[in-house]
Amino acid sequence: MRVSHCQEGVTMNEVRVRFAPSPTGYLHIGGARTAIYNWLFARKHKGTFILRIEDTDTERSTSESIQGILDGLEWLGITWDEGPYFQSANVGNHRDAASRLLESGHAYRCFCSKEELDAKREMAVRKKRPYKYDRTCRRLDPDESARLAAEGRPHVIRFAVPEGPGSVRFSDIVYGDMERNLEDIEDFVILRSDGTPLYLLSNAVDDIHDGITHVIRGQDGLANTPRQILIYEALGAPIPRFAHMPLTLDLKKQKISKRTHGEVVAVHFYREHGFLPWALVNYLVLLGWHTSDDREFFTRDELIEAFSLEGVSRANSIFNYQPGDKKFFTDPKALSINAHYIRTMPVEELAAYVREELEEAELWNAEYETEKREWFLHVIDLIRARYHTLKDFISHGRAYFSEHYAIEEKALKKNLLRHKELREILPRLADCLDELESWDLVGVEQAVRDFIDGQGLDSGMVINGIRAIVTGQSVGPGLFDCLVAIGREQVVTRLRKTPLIYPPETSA
RNA sequence: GUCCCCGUCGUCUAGCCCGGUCCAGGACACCGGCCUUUCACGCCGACAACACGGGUUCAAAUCCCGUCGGGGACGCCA
Repeated sequence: MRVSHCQEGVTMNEVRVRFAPSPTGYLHIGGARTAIYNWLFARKHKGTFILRIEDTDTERSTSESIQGILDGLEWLGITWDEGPYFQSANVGNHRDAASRLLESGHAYRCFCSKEELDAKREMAVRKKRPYKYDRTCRRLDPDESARLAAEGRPHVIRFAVPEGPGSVRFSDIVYGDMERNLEDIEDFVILRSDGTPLYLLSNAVDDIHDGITHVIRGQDGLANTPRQILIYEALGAPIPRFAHMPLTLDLKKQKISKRTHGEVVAVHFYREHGFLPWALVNYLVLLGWHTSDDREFFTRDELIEAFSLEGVSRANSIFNYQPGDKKFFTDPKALSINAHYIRTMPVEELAAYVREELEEAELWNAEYETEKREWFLHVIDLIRARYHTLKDFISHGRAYFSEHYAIEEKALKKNLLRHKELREILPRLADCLDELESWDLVGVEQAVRDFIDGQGLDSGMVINGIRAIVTGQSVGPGLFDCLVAIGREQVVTRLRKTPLIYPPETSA
């Protein structure tokens, strides 16, 4: 529950923020949201957004992942001003920092073996006592410590957490005043025995190096913050402001991950399923953040203007995705936002996305950019209202762009097969339309209605039958609009082929 | 287990700091209606929540305490 807000405290001249993913997989929606928040904060305060790849976990980091993250951000339109920097390039800095801490007495060598520590930890767990390193090596005489090191005895470097009472305090922009007792913090390792730095150290050193003023990251970093503040202090560096973002969980309140959720949590999945990048950004930004005026749709500039870290919720939010849902392949809200943009954005803009889909499906016609441009825009505008994703243009909307379209099962059964007489009627209507003087809305509608009335036919049956055979769908825009858009030649041809869809044995 | 965080409709959330205007508002989803010889859009309407228990108060979603529930952090991972 929100009790108090604190000031964002933007007092430094320049805001510098960063998104620092570790490249151990594709960009997922949780990471993307963190990136978006950082990006918005930077843009809002005319600051600098830095991309830093934390690739020091060489076991798991891959170049495919790095590329995937870059592609994902680019697709979303999240542009960075500096980087990508690579943490692995700064290992020297991290070691230097560890040496400085050692020299200044803020850190010490620890010769305890992993086995010894594991045993102590296990013992503590068994006794149900909280485990904390017992500081054995902290009490080692400095000369003795140096001697052992010179001898080549393997050791790690531990940070010497100040002893005695006292606490580390900081004010998180989202979570408010935080305090952690020093006695609850163990002397954590900052450098491995092989001389490589650990995350807590390298992350802080890099942030200092990059001049980060605001650390905006997931809430899982909240518990790390006191230890990192200790590092900043020991290094004599200014402490940045921290803002932790609530996590995104699934319906079972589990943290979302590739392992358990698969592709739906990957940014590229949305790209491949017909999402407009901005719609995804809009959905993601609303997952844990809201304006107080209930606005839900924003242009880029409006979002930047409206965004504030203070509107970020403290409660974890849930990605409302039901595996196996027949109707919604992802969070319904995400789909509705996507549909909203599809039907409301400027047609010219939408056209560029539709073009990509058509190209991919090999349905693109270069004339759609030239002499058929008007027609193309008109068709998109005509059919977009009922579409939820860009893919709908090449599935439900296929008949507008190709002669090779399937007749949807429902349309086939209900609107065609059930009425055998259409087999004879529709080709006759084709002849009638073929002779029409002009091919426009009024003329076509008049011709069809005259045809129906003249033969005393059921208009619903005929109209639905035409729709089914000509568009392959049982639903769609007003029929006459469809016919005019599809064109006389195609309509006539399609109507004449009606008999082909009836099984031969039913022929009279 | 220890430390920390969180808890308003199914979901995202407004309201909470500065108690009354909240028998709790919006959006998505769901259901019904209007529109449409289709479906969608649009419009109208319905359903639906202050985790629980104690206090404080004339009055509590809002303040205090406790309980329960959920999450995170406790590595020579990042």
